[in-house]
Amino acid sequence: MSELLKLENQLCHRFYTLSNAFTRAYRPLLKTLDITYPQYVTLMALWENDDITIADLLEKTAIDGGAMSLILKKLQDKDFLVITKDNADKRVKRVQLTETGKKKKAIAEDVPVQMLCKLNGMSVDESRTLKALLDKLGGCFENAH
Amino acid sequence: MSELLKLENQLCHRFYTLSNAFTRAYRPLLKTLDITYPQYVTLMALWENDDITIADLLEKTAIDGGAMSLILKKLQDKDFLVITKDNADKRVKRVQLTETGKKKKAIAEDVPVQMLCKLNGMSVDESRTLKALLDKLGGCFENAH
DNA sequence: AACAAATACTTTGCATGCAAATTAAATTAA
DNA sequence: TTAATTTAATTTGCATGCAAAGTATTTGTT
Repeated sequence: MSELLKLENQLCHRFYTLSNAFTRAYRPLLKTLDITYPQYVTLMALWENDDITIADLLEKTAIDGGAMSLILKKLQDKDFLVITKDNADKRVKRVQLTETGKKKKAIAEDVPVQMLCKLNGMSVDESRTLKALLDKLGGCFENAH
Repeated sequence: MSELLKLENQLCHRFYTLSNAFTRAYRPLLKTLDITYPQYVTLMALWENDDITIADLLEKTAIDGGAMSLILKKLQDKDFLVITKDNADKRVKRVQLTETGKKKKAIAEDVPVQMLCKLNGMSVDESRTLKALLDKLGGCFENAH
């Protein structure tokens, strides 16, 4: 039996499983805000830096461009943000939070708190070590997009 | 600025990014076999334990049931496996590799080897530590499905 | 200035992930 | 045994992820 093909030895499958688990775990927490996980990621990026271009948003969130188009439309429909054309360069669009979108941040503050509760099995130290290893692993995939 | 809502502080976003990166990295490696990443996961499970029920496959792969139905149909169309009804319990279906499906394992052996090459930035030790932390994190989400 | 190449986005087609509804069959309960 | 419940899968509707094609604009070249 080739050990290399065993599912339990795959790093990738752990990421597959955990990424899906996170998305599922966030769903009930985001229900109050009526948004999905990728929409939440988009908003987090905007709460950090408002009025940025879609390209900036793609860079920061690592969300697919095609998907981002739809995500922004939905967030605009929900009155979280508005999309405006840049006059200097008409190819560019800028994304800006609405007053409603800005206010929602206060509600969202509670989301990471609740998520941390779910992860109370992990110590702060383990969490820090994990993040460092994940970032290192991420480095292996640079330029690969 | 609430640190808790910063994107770079999110564990979840690292998993989101890395899980997608893995899927993208596998794509060219799986092109020879003409399968997607979830299809590869399904086959890995079968190469380990052939002739198992769909429920077993769902348990082992953590793939969504609805998605699995389609994945198995596609793998059957590609002649990797066949789906048969269990006579003892007519609700149950069993999945069995075809001779072709069994032979493909030899080709697949090369996939994890190539993936490890891409991840050469990680030492064996770091990889082991990472897996342990990932498994511990996975424990936080048990029963959450 | 006119044309080619690069940019910033959007659209399209296909493959999931997920919750919820549905179907068929086996179990359990009354 | 008949009815209610549980179980195994499939189907459905919606939201991405991704590659590739298409648009509109700009920039670079000659």
